[in-house]
Amino acid sequence: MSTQKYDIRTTEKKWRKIWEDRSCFTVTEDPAKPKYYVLEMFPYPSGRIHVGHVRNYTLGDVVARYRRAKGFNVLHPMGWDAFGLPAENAAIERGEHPAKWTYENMAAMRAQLQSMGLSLDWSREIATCDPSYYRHEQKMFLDFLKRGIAYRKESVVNWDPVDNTVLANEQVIDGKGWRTGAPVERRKLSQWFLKITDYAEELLAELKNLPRWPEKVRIMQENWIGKSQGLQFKWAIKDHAETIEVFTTRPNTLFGASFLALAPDHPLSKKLAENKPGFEEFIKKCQSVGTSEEAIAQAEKLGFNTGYKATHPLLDREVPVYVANFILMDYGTGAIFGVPAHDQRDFDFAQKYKLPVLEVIAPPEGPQGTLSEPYTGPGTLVNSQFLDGLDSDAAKRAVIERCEKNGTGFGTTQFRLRDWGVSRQRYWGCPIPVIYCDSCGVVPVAEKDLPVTLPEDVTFDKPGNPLDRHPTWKHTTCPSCGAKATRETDTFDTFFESSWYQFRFCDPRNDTLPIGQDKAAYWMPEGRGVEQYIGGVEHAVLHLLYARFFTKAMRDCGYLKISEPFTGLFTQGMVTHETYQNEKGEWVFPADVTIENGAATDKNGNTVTIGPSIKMSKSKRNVVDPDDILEKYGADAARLFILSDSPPERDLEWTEAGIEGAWRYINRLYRLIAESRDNLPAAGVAKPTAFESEAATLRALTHRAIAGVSEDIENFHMNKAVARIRELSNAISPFNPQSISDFWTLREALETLVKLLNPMMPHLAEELWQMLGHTTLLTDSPWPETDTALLKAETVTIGVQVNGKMRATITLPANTDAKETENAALAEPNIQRALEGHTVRKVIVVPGRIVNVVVG
RNA sequence: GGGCGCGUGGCGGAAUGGUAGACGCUGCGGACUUAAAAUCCGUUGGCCGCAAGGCCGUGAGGGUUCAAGUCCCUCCGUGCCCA
Repeated sequence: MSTQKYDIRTTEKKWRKIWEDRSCFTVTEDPAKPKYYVLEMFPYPSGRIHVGHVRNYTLGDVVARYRRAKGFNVLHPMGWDAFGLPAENAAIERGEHPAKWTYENMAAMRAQLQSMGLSLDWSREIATCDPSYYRHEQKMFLDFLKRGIAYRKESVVNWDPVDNTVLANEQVIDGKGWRTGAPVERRKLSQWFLKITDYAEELLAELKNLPRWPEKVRIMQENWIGKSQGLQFKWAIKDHAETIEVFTTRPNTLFGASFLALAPDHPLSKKLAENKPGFEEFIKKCQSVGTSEEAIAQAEKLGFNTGYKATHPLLDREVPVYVANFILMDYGTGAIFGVPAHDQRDFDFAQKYKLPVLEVIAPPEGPQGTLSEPYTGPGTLVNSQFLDGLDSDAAKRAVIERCEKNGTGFGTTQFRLRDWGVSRQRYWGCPIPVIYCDSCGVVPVAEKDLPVTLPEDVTFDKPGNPLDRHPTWKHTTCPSCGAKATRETDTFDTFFESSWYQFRFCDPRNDTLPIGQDKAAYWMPEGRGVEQYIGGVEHAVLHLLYARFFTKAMRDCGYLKISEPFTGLFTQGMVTHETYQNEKGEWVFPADVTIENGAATDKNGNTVTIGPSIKMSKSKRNVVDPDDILEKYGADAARLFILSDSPPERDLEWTEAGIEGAWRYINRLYRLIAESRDNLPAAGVAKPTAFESEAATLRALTHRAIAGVSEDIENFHMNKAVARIRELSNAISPFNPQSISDFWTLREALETLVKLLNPMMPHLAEELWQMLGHTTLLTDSPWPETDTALLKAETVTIGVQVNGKMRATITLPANTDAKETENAALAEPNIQRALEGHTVRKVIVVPGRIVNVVVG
């Protein structure tokens, strides 16, 4: 009998080598098998994987290995989201070239990922910073240009004056650049945009076709797209020839209007206010605020009175025209009418500039007269002439109808979604393939000249874009007239690369196309994209919306037949850890903390206070290094712990005790197999015809485990799957085989256990499989079949209640009918006693479930 | 402020409206050991009881139901997203 200890390091390494040598996870199109595409969000090559990655890739690997065992042809690839700012920061800080830094990081992280034992097809590895990757997106961009999906326009952007770059709205936090902390400025810049707004309707409508997406992600996208019905209508300006085009989603509040407000960069703003004193100063002030809705909402509401008055045929009075900092040129028409009584911003504005607050919507409890705060809910119209008495919705329709009749406006649809600005003033990104010619204007780079590659000889000693100040790179000739011309020196937003990588994995070495038609037909047939995409919820809006849009744009350019890239989506929770602070208030790494009897000390023996478990972050130092974990406990223990405690969609609290527990269980499993394998019948011996009762019980449990674990994995209830596996092993341990059929039963249970373990702990499972006498790889073995006849229990124990209170349990044959169940329940001694002195009014019997005796 | 979600033992968490607390962590008791570690066995929601058993218990309050952690309403706390 073998009692040697499980040698994690040697064993895990051994099996990884065998899988690699036999190319177990290399996959090609196989029409004979159904395809299954499992994809985890690819990492940015920062240099080290973190526990969040470990969780993400473990979840994906469970799905991939499970589906593989179930007979699917599984595509499970990995690559690198390799362009981005950190590489340039490293270049600035350490003088290392972004490419060198990135490729070194990729090598380090590849080794880390490989030590996790993931069933990845590494032959399909891609790096988005490689010209063989980004050449295709340059070509696609040219296609987008032709189709009008890409265009250039001047727009106001968030400008980070320290990084010298444009920031996306989400990169602006509290009006400051997310990295530099510098106050963001508004600047006007010529930028490249993708017309995602052309797809707004489709992006919204197709959310309904994504039932395997989390509801909350669909809602977030719906809110982000922000479809609203409204009225666009003209206001006349008194003593001025032009009209002001105004959009509103609440035309019903028209009679509450007390001012008109224009965006600072509205063309009319300048015309109406240009020579007025203080206007220039006001515009400057506006530019010091970012462009996000949040920044604008938080900023103080500022207005500039143009002195003009505006009128509308339906309104019997004039209202002043302001220029206001909270109006966006990009949304609607860049002009609004303000209704202080029913909108918070308008109310704040009116308070500040002493404008009237006119109530036009009465809440259910009736008109308020004077308002101390705006009422934004629905209600009944008052003080509104022909609208009086109508409800909010009816009034909306009535105003739109009137304006359409008198020719001043029309009902229209607006989206909150804005076009996607893709220009970044950065070196480490994909060059935008266009050329500027003095005589021809903007000219696309000729397709034969693609890819436009980045120059390697760049310096980062000065702020700004190295491409822009490179001595030769940007100088070229115009493809159209041959004259001297300059290249675009902006590069793409890195969301560009991650918007189509899911397709590239299907055909990663194709030189002529992003994805060949044949590969697309197999891996991405119409209506079936990535079966299971897994990643953090932080990408719920941007990445996932861009990828959906890109898919549709690629479809329209003839690259694909598919409309939605991700058929199934799962968003995992964060990984948290306790926080530790020393007496000076400095954060201490968990690795440097020792906890004994609830008291924590650092490595110098100083007392440390234990704080709440929060998301792991470098700044709080509450991080654990996956390398340390893998080295100490092995990949399987890390994987098991990650899967066992918390449901995957919730936050996972990383604890030393948890990983220790996982490690102990692995050793227990190893011992269980090592100690019970000696007298087993050979693998594959025919099933006996009869079983003793204890064996029958174990068999029932074994087959319930197969059914349960399968169902749990398919529903992402990995923690429940682990619990079921533990139940099975807990039942095997005390089983004491006596007969040949008992030993057969034991083998069946052990083999099933090992097969169920496989997706979660593949190294251990493979080792145990071999110990059970197999010479084939478990990795190539099919998932066990459930004998459904064994799922039905022979007896059931059900509860018996009296007036809804549990009083006893009775055990009966499984198919006992209602009458017999009732008789047995009423005969039970505890029930008899509980019924003493009471009259039975009614007996509720749900056979196999419950009996409830109702007494008076 | 709006939208979505969550609230169950000391802790992570189970529970098609039908035996609340599966599975695990921790704790406690025991075995093995010269001792410790490891391992194994038992126990572990609270209160009362020698026991049989009883009472209480899923954030708070109300409701629907024979039956509510689960469904409905109000409130409190908390998290995420949008503002």
